[in-house]
Amino acid sequence: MGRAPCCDKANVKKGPWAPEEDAKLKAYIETHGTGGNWIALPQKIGLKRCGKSCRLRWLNYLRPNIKHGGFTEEEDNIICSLYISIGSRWSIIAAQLPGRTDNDIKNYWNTRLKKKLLGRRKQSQMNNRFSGDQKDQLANCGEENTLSNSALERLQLHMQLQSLQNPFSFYNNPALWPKLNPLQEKMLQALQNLNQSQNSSNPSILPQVNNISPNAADVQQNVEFLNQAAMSARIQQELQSSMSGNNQLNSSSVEPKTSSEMLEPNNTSTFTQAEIDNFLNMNSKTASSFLSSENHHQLPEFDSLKEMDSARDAMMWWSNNDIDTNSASSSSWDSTTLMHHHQSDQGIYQDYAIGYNM
DNA sequence: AAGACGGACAACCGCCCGCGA
DNA sequence: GTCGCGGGCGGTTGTCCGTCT
Repeated sequence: MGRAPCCDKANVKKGPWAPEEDAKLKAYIETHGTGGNWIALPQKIGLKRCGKSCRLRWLNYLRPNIKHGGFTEEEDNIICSLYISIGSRWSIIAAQLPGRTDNDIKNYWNTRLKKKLLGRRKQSQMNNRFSGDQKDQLANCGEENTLSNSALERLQLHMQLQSLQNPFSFYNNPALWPKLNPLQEKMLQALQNLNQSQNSSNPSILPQVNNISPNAADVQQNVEFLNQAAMSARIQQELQSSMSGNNQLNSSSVEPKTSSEMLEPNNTSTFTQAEIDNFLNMNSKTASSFLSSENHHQLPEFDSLKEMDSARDAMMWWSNNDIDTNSASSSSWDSTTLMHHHQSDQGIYQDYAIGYNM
């Protein structure tokens, strides 16, 4: 059974909005508001438009204080950083850029920013890796490389950007921070302490956690959330270690059993696929649980924590597109596979580091 | 000069989710 | 518990316009 359409498709106008339509919509919303019902709105004001179309027009174009075009370098960097962290969550990214709409940012990313990054990488790659003859040969490679190059390009972009900033880089870069209230500051502090504790001999995170919320029920929730954040960081660390080629990780799978084991710096274990799946599933639940908890109304600008979801997307993409099918039969998702891939592509990643300074 | 092409942006589509009946 | 509805979102398509051949 298909879903009923939101409006009578035959009787609604589509395509570009006329100035009169804009004027009608704007005038009505400015005086009456949306009335909480976009679907009914066009009938009220005599517009032959779908309610959703009206909503989009208002949000993306007519709303006051909307900026179009003219993205600054700072905005570019914020978009890139957030894209790294949370992927294509355009509405969340837009929330960090006052006056920008998700649609605008999405278009800007797809048409310019992405090309800007990839273009620089390609240029740099060509200059650094190949002689003139080799360049000619590459240029003549033609169609058969198109698909793999496209997939590789996505991987390169994703991994290079991730290698520049770990999942918590947003919190480590004050220039990118939204204004925070005291509770949010505490949360950030806890996350930073958490990262530090990974690299020190003291794995305990409870004192910081207790600072976050005095509520006992919330503490437990915070502990779970932060432990998962810690594991996220460790996974990231392993990815980065393997990218750097300096990792000493062994390929045997030693599962961290407790939060403190997960945080133990000497634990050089790798993660099984099942473990990662489980972790990523937990992330979604715990992050959203955390965000929907009592804390959430106090953390209106902390939506970026939903980014924990993106780790799953990234992993799914990895497992689907990058980890080759030869290793797919293995239940162990160890870093030696990554090592193999990254060693062969390391030059490309270095190129990215050069090209990313925007 | 005119058609082809590509980039930029606006708008649409369809899915998902939350909420209320 | 389920169903239907509206809102929100991300991906895709359509349209316009400038540039190239």
